Amino acid sequence: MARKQGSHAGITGPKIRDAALRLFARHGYAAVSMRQIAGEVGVQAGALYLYTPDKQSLLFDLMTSHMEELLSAWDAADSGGTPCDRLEAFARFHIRYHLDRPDNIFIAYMELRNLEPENFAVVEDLRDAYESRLVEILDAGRADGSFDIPDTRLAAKAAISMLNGVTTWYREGGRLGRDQVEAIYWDMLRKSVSAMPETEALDR
Amino acid sequence: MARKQGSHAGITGPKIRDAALRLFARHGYAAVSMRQIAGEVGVQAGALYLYTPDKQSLLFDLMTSHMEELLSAWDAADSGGTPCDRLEAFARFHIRYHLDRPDNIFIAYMELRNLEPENFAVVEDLRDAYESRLVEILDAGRADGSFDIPDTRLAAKAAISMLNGVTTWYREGGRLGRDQVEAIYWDMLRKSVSAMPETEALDR
DNA sequence: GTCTATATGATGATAGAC
DNA sequence: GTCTATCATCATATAGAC
Repeated sequence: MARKQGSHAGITGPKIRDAALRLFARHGYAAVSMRQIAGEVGVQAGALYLYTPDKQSLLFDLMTSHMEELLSAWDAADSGGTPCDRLEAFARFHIRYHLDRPDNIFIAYMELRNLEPENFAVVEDLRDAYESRLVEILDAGRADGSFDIPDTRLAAKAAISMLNGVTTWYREGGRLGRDQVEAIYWDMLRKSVSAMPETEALDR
Repeated sequence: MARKQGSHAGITGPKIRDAALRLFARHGYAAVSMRQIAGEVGVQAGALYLYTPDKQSLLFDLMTSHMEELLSAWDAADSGGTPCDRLEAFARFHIRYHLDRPDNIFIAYMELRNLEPENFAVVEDLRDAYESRLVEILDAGRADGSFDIPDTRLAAKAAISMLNGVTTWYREGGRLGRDQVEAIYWDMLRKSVSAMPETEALDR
């Protein structure tokens, strides 16, 4: 019965993470002070150290939990089928997931250099794991002849770069809706890995 | 005859720019101090202010001069021909240019948020101008039927994102050489914008 | 669990000697 | 043209009151 202490017990930690995520994404890790984060949460700077040992751990935790959630979300979303089906699912999943979490991807791709070496290695491994999910799909498609890809590792990097780009310009309520953007990116990706003839006929 | 002063007159300025470029790219604008830049050049921190009014101007100058050089280099490289020829030239130019200047592109794409609003607007315009060069090529190709692109503005963004990605992983002396990388990216880009049939025959 | 107060050092930028 | 010295401010992180 007696719930311990108050209705807001245990929410300061998440609030700190949310504020740090937003501020790091907006201004960059190095440009954000612990005082700013504390100010957003509504506590004093010193109070942050009850929830995180230091600023670096805050960044590291944000990045690893993002990558772990991304990986398990994709593993849950990957429903199998042909390589082409799975590639479509991957592309649409990736775009949707990141458009819903623009701050996360901003940090995950721009704050790598602010991680201390040991932390960087951990995050790098998680990033490789995600990329490998895509490589595996591309390998399967190359094996069964649906894809024509000289180097699946490179193609995976290129595809992820292209899909990530959407978060740098997409704005809710803009010229194109989410579904349209998703469909157009998927169409470009589909064609880019597909077997198709040279376009010599068009070179006048 | 009398050359004014010494053999190193006038080179401190460029040395400061070089050091700032390298350090900003490696650690980020906010994480780099004026003392670090001065240390790299071999002068004291105070001496930097003979060459730049402040740190922000240093970043702004690096970004604008990079974008202006990029634009004029492309305009000189664009030798015309069919839209497909020009797109190939663009892709290969973009990759080569940026692999030669990894620090520049790092700054140009990651330090936008550290620009003050007025400076940001200027750099944004230069970036738009570059993107528009590509849009124009895509429009021409769509008009003559060589490309099948639902939205050329979006396709240009996607293409540039994809091509930019190369700078995040390419290392000299790695598994793939520059020419191979260039060729593979161009092939993916070529296919992604080309008219090609649905791959229904391959599903299942 | 949050506060105030503080230790300790780095920061961007300036002034003035040489 | 570069130096030393300095200003005022900010940083991360800690100690101890309540």
